[in-house]
Amino acid sequence: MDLRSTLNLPDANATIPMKANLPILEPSIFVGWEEQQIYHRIQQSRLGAEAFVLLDGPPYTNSPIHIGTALNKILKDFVLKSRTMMGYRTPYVPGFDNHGLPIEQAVAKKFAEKKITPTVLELRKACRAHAAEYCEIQTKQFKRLGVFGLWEKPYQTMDYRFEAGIVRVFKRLVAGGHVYKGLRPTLWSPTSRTALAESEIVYRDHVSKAIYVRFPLRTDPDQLLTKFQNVHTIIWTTTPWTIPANLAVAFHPEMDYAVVRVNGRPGPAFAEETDETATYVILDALVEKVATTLGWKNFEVLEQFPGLNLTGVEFSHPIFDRPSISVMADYVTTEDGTGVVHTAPSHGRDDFYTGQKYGLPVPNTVDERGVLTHEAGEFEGTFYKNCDTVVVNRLLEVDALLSVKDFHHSYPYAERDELPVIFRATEQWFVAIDPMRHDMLTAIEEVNWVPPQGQNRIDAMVRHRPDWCISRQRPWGVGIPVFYGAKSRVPVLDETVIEHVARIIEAEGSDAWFERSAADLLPAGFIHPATGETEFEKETDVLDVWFDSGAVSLCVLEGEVYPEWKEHYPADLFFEGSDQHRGWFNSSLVLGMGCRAVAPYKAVVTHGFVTDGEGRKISKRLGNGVDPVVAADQYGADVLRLWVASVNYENDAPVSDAILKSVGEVYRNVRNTLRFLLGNLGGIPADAAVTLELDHWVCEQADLLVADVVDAYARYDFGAVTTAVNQFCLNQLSKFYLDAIKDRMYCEAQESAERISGQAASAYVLERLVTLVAPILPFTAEETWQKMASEGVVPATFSVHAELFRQPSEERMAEIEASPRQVHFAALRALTDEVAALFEKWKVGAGIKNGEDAVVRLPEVKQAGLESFSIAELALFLRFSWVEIGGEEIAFESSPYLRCERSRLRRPDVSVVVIDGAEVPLSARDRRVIGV
RNA sequence: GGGCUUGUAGCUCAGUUGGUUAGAGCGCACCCCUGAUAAGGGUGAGGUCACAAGUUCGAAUCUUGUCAGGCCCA
Repeated sequence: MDLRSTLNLPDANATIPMKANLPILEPSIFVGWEEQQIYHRIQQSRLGAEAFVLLDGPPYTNSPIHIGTALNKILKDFVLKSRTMMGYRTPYVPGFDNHGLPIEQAVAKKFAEKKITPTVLELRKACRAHAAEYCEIQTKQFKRLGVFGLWEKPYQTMDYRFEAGIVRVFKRLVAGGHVYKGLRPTLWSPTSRTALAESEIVYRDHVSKAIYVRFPLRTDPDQLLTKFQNVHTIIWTTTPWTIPANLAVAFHPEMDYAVVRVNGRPGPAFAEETDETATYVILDALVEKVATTLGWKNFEVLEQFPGLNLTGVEFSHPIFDRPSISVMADYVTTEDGTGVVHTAPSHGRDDFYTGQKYGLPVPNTVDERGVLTHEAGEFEGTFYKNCDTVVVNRLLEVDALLSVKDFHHSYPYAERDELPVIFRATEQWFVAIDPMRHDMLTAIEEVNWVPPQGQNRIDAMVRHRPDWCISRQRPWGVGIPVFYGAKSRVPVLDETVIEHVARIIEAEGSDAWFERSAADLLPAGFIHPATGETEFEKETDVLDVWFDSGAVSLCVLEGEVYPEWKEHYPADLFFEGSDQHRGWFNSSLVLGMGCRAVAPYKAVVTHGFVTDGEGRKISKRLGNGVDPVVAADQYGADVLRLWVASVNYENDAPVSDAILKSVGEVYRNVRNTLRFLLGNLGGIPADAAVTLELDHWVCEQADLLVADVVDAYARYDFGAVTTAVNQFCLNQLSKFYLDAIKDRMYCEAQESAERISGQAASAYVLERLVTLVAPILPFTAEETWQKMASEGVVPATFSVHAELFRQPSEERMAEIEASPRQVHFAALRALTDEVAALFEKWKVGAGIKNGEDAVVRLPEVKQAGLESFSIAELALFLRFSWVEIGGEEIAFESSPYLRCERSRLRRPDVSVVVIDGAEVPLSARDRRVIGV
């Protein structure tokens, strides 16, 4: 007789295959999702439910996605899928950031390769095409990773209506009085007369005139220096042409400065010695060096004090009769010069911000050709480079020049024409931060920052950020909708005018700003409200791309751009990399506060960066990155997602081939557990009920797991989710429960109460497990769910992702809390571990390899708490054929009983029966089941 | 150089307010099973908790410094 055929072995056809073959499986599941418009159906299934709004931070569309983008998107997808299964409606409008320099440069490069010089409009069209191409590619890639969303109507910052939305956000800022025009230094090419971006600059060896210039003391409120004779400070600079723009001298607040008395010095012509006695304030650490450079022979340090003491002191500009105030700056170094830094807010980034801090003006001393203007006084009309002699000679005349030398250093050149550039003050549009700063800081406190350190970070950023310069002198962006009187150059900042422009852009895109004339963009017959002019010119600057993305919360959630995007404002959650404290969190906050006086988010979760297996940053140069789509096609998107779930995203997330391989092992453990559970459910009756203690226990365990895991999802702790699920599959199921029920699942009669109880419990557990893993393993969960449905384990539904987590009620949790099973089985698990370890030692000497060939004897004390289990049950739990109670300690012996041919167990009730003429040892249960 | 941050077994991570012998999964070694089988099970080896000093009866945990990463600035 073929005993094997009388068993109820797992049915490989009734469950998912062991080998997932995810790279093939996932695309086929994806096709099903696409066909039934999964995102929409899920949203429909939650109509009327409370909304959970995650606002997508847009990836930049100049390349395919990289592993960091994938990490971010997958984390967001975990949030959305898990919130859906908690019962929320979870609208998700994915977005793309389209404007900006990197795209422009990529496109410019293509033109350059073809030796074409595009017009602004040609360039813009090419940029748009380039961005569109990568929107499409990235969309495909995100979908491949299993991310659900409104992919057919994402927001794109270059979408005509979105561009109009950006313009309208600008309008609201204007209305609120937040926008002003000011000056700011930019890298400027005098030869091509344009502003340049940092990335258009190369550094070349360059010879400059380095000069030491002294500034006489002017006012000294604390009488710190007045007791000395002929007091000056000395600055060093390599740009003589910026001297006319000098407004301050910077000291380091913490470093020590020396008051040096110098007797005699080389005279103005550096030839003869003079007998002048002068006192100089310079950095203490540089006194020797300066003395050597300036040829001091007789000098003495009289006093030292930290730079901070010089607060409030003013020196005099060496040429003009005006003060050069002392300012404190921490970028002062001990490397070159005197430790006192010449500060011209028009001609350096540091200088500018320091100037802002001290309320200094930004004189426009150099025009677009590089020629000094009337604001440079007597130097008006001088080409900046000629200042090397003109200004230097004048300094000599006024006896302020202490030294002049050629100086070799690296200096910024324009990449385009390989000619030097200068920092020059140019007119720019700004959003004023100061009036909002206090409210922004208050709003930050109201937001839930996860992890909490994020709050420190954004607080510091907002506290110290200067006004936001929103002008960019670039072609690829949304034009700033401002007109100037053609003659007066007085700007028109008018809401009606901006709205008029917005309507045009809505229909024609922001190209219209570049295509149409000013007259064609203004309302008919428009008259300058301030000057009465009727001729106008357009602003040529575009908005900073951070303005585009900062406007996203308003453009998307308010539903003015597309009504189907409308959701409550502020969003419930922003979830981005920690670099966005400076970026998107900041720009969104400014625009949110500026337009609605409210932060655009209730909570902000941040994640770290992806590193390689050694924790090093990923760089193109090292080639240590992992391509997310390649990884998905090799290991499976579910494995990549499981990697995301298993790292602690609050820190940096290491990834490598080896790491993904080990994640693959965890995946297989979960998958096989699902597979085995489902494989045992063949023929499960619709009214299957749990009746046995062990089965009740495992259901309780499953409920505890659900409560735990849902809580972890709610805290965005996906690592805890993964650990809990993995441990449960391994420790509770594979190592114990599934092993313990095998005997009855295989050997009992198909319709026996014991077997059906096991099936009922397995189904209960499976249903919970598959829903819990669905957010992280969407493909595998869907595959399993649909198989469950086709096997009649669950009712057929369109997707597991529309299901709810099977959360236990409070009553159920209380019942489990009080359940004696929890105590009994905890005792049992401790006992199985103890017995297994002892058996391992015993079997070596006994020549027995398998617990099935042995009997274990347990002292009565060891049975404490386990009295409710029969001997046969105990034996199965302990993985032995038989158990005896008695003796002083745990002991083993070779089993004296016959081995049942069917159940493979050696038990006292095994006896030999004759079947078809053959002698077969069978246990009482097995004889009963097969009816012999 | 500054702000924020990280460093616990080969790898990924836990480690509650300082309190027994620092845990888990993966990997590794040995063994079992061959009725979850390109699966499953058992046992075990692996850690000066980056390093150094300090506070404390007691430190992975608190303080300071050093080293090495990461993000953002300069």
